[in-house]
Amino acid sequence: MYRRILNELSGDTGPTVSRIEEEPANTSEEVESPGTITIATGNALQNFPTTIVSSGGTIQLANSDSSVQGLQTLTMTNAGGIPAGAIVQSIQTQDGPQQIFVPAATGNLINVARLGDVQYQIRPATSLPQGVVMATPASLHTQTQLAEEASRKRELRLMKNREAAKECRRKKKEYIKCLENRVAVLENQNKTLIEELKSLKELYCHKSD
DNA sequence: GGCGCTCGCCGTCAGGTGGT
DNA sequence: ACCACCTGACGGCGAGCGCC
Repeated sequence: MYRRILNELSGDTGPTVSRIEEEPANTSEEVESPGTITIATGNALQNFPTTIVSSGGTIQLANSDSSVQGLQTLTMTNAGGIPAGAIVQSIQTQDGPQQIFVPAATGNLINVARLGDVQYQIRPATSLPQGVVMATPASLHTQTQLAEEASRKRELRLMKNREAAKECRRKKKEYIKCLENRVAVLENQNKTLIEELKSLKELYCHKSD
């Protein structure tokens, strides 16, 4: 917009007004390491690349999408000896509260997290599991790839928008500077015309006398 | 020095717009 | 309809400044 307006301005002004020149991925990788829980999700979390990082008695939810509100830190109250199926903490996702159970030796897994050899599961906090689905290695892989792809796309979009915003601000500044120049030119012209009018008036008055 | 205020810059989001 | 791009709006952050 600024470019168009500025170029229109440039079209009818003198050399004081310049034209705006025509213009000439950071990816978030899933880190597999000891102490890292990778969440493989079958529902809400799958759209939001998520890793859960464990440090001591704490599980951290590292999510690249800020739209996922809720707990960022899950505190394990009994990290040393949590009974199978015990609820560690609830987390909030777009689909509502989720609960993390540890460890999950057996049972029907809806969402699965892994910390080393220990497998964790996440299920909706409300009532019993519905539509229980076994998480297979293949589906986990696909979901991880999807999450990575979504993360890459988001990072790319943010990066492009970042650059676009910089460019937009640059053009806006240039546009404002151009307007200021134009104001100065018009003020000068106005002053000159007023002087010219004054002298013509005087000339006319003398002639009419 | 600490505090509050203002200003400029930046990243992000949301909505509009034009091209395909 | 979808996509890429542009831009206004918003909030965060640091620097500079005056006041106490």
